[in-house]
Amino acid sequence: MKKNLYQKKDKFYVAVDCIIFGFSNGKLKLLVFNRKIDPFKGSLSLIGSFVNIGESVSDASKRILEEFTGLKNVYMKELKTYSLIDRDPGYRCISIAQYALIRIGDDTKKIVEENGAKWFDIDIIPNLILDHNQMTFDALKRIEEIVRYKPIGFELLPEKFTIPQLQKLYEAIYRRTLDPRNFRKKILTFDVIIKLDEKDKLSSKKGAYLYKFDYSKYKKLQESGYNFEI
Amino acid sequence: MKKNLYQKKDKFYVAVDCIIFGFSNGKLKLLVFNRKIDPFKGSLSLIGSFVNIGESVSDASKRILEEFTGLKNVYMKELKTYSLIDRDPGYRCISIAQYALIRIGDDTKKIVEENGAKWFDIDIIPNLILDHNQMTFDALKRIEEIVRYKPIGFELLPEKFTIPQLQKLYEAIYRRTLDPRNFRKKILTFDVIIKLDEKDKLSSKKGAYLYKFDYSKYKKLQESGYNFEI
DNA sequence: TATAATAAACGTAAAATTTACATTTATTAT
DNA sequence: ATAATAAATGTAAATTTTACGTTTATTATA
Repeated sequence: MKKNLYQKKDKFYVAVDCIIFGFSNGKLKLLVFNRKIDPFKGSLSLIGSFVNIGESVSDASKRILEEFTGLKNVYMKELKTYSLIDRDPGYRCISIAQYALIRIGDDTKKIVEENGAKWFDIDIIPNLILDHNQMTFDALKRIEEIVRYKPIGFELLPEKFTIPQLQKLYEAIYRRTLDPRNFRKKILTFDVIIKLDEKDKLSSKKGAYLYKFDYSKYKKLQESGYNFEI
Repeated sequence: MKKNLYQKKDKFYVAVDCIIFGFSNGKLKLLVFNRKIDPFKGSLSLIGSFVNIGESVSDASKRILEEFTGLKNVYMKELKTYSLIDRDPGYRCISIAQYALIRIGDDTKKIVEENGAKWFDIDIIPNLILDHNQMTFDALKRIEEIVRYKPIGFELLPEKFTIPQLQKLYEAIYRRTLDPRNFRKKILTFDVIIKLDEKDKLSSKKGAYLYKFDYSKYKKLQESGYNFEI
């Protein structure tokens, strides 16, 4: 009988789970994995791993994010701890959930596919194992909150992006449309994006100017308590 | 030799530490404890405890908060996890820090004293054990952030409070003075405080009207995404 | 009992920001 | 040359924020 194969309830296991968001085709996406190992083999889940006794939680998060996506230096923050005693039927395991924002690009696509992962539109997230749907819900709420006073949206866009692209991202997060004239004005008053001499012509004949994010200016404003609310 | 008395580094211990803030005499205060047991007996620290295998992190937080202050139903939120491998010389212990906002009153004073605790002005926090100073610093930063869009300040005031009192609290958190006329206007536009028919005459001859917080109105606004920024 | 002292309460005009809305522009495809 | 497309720009009205002075209720005192 397999029932008690994973009943390790005598001590704490510490895990991390990563709620990974991306943005493409004007939609906010969640990266979901098809588990290749037991328990829950074949089910859908976030990526996660036990934290090793010799590493910190944030090191563990970085480790597994790189393992599954090949990405380093990703925007990743702690969401919260999930610790209900029966949250995992196999282990007495607390999970410290982390949310990450990544730029979907050609490089990530390959690695993501290799790992049996798939991007899901955040409006149609499938059933995930354990409390992973709850984690996703909480992470989305957190992002909605934070995007109000930090321009984290940039983390989801390619290095070079257009203002209409940025607007679509904000619209996806806020779940409402924004006026393009007012959005442009507001973003430009923040004075943290730099206009480039190139245009992106994928979505219009006229083409839209590309911009890049000015991290140093952003940091200064951030430290002085600037708001960035759209 | 006592050296290895607490060297339990073979498995994870999970702890909670509570960063407890209060407000009195126009100053934001931190509750600091004098440890009565080893390790670190006699040193100053936040209150903390190991999480029992049979309880969740939030249950553990509530348990120790009540143990040390006698208070239930306190505003308490998870701050973040502290998990560096050498953060505690005795155990391989991760701590999930919680910050709490309490109303300093006659009831708390007694219990606080019994437990060898003391309120410290946040500008003159003494050396605490382990990473507790870091936790305090991080908690203060978090509160500064959150108070910008949630009226958590009310959690620190008595049930009945005056507008000038509320203003002093905001001034303590923001670390700057506010215009009393504009502050009053702004707070009243939120429409979440109810004017009572009583006055508080402790700080002026004229006396200031007492108000109470309207939780139900607040909740509704909160859910609709209202901002509450001062 | 009049007066001084004290902090609370109130109002308003100017400045800044936000909102709502329409037209022109650059480019490609026909 | 013309049509089609999305990007880019401007402005006036409404709202919010800011910066200020004066009046009010009460107590202590002269």
